[in-house]
Amino acid sequence: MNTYNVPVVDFSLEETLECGQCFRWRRNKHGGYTGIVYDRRIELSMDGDTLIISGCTPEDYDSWLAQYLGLNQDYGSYKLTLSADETLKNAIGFAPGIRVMRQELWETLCSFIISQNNNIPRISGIIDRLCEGFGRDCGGYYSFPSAAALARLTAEDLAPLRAGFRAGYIIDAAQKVAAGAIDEETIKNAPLNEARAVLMQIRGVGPKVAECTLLFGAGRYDAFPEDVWIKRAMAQLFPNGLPGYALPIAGIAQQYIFHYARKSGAVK
DNA sequence: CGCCAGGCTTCTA
DNA sequence: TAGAAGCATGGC
Repeated sequence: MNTYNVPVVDFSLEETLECGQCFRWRRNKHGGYTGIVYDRRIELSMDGDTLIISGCTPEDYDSWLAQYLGLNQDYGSYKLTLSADETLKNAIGFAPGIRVMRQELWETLCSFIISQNNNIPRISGIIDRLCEGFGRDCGGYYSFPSAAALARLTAEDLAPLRAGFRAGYIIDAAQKVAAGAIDEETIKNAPLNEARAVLMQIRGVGPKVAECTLLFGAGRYDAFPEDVWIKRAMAQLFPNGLPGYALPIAGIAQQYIFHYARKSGAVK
């Protein structure tokens, strides 16, 4: 398989792909990662500050993979802004290679519906079974099934996923998305509360799933998912909320805080 | 066995 | 309109 190199900064594969924002990347024995993006199987590894890519062309990197990995964004600038606050600076220093990804909207929505009241290994397992059972065979691996494909099914059809009560939520989401009831333009560009309200028409989508979808699947850096970890971290580290200058990129701050809260031991 | 997991819906007062 | 129970499944 052909590979090519891209110089990168402010980027770590492990910190980006294993910080809970995506569920279809697996570490291989050499420290690289394999994942499915759209209908492609991509392999990534790092050598110093060089990202080594196979599975798509340099043109593909420019047109979609860089955006997918968040590598089209200027994190030097984001970090400089956020580091004006000492606590944020510490959180960034703990995992300076995190980038907020930009995944497909439908996949992100569906994945975070599955994530509710669940743990990451089981979320990944359910998504694997969803893709293998209902996605398109791309030659030994499977794409994420389209909303239209799932909209034709019932919750009982999804029983092999063992997704529990979430199966009905997946079907409701698929039917609404396939019917065009979830307006992408509003999600991407309307004020945050309007964008959130569109997604929350779906059964099983509350504030947390909506914000994750906006942040990881729609490039809405102003979205700020609040799960149990973030609530705990905010109460302890930012009792008065984030500083105002951080709010337009609150979602980026959120990823640093989330990772810091879970992994550093500084947040009880 | 009981508790918990990147919550949400439904029921209750 | 707030607060708690119930929800499927699986790991510990």
